[in-house]
Amino acid sequence: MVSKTIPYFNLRKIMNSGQIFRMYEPEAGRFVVFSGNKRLELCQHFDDSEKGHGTEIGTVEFMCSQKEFDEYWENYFDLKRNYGAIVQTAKNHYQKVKNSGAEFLKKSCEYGADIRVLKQDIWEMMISFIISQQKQIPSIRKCIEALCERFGEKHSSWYGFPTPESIASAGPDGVKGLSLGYRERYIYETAVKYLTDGISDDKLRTMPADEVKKYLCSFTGIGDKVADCVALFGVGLVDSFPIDVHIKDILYREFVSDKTKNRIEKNIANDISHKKLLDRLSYSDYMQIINDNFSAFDGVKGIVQQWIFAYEIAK
DNA sequence: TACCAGGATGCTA
DNA sequence: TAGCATCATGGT
Repeated sequence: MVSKTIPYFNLRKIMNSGQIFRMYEPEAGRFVVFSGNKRLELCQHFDDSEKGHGTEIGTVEFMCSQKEFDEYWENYFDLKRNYGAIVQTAKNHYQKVKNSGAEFLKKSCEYGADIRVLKQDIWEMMISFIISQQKQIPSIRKCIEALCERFGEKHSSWYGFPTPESIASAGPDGVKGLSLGYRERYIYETAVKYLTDGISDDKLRTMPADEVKKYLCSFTGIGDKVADCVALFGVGLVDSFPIDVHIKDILYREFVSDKTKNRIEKNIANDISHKKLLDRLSYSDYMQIINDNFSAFDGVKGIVQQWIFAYEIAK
């Protein structure tokens, strides 16, 4: 067992932040995390009086050897990064900038500053976020567990994440019956291409960010959003900023001025639903809003993205 | 019943 | 290159 005192680290918020689908809290304060073919138990207990302020420091117990901690889990939980410095950047930012977006950012930081952005298995992120498209998070978890039960290596009481070999060798019909819908083809073809390319995680982690994203988008079933999730939660490219329906809603609602909103809404039919209005804006429109409002966080914008995403789905 | 979900693809103009 | 229909499935 490895016991650590870690600032900016809250397992329950990490579990509920939408970046990991195979993490559970079987009893209060005891967590189980799965990654690839690994499983880890952790314990973390907080004094509720401090709940939600993001800076409380508690003791975390990792139920693994020092060697396993050093070689995998420390990096997995991004424990070497100074999150306090990012929080300080945020504080400086919203003291200087006074608008709706800065106010939202302040609340997001207060909620999410103790969420670490995990560095998970890249292949697992590719398949998990291919499955995630047009699904709600509980449904995503179910599909992934079903996939693990069918193709993953069986351990005493749990299953590892399927290898690309196990999915590819089962053929194009091997993934049927798991409620994956039209994603079945994406998953099978991604497994085949992943094996054919034979590209290692280590190589992906040394490639420039734009090349990584371009490569990820060359898989059938991976577009801008999924590629950004894989880059952020798997490759460790923490400047990536996935734009999903929640982020679109936040960016438009909190970071676009009323004047610009009026101009946009005047140019679009006024009987259109809010969701369709958000879809009328292009990917580069949203990138522009991000560049205009998050430049203070250049290099770590993805961590701030997690704050606002987690805050939005939790509030 | 109609609409939505941590979207991507393929066709059309 | 932009706009649009379509793609399964489960949940509300």
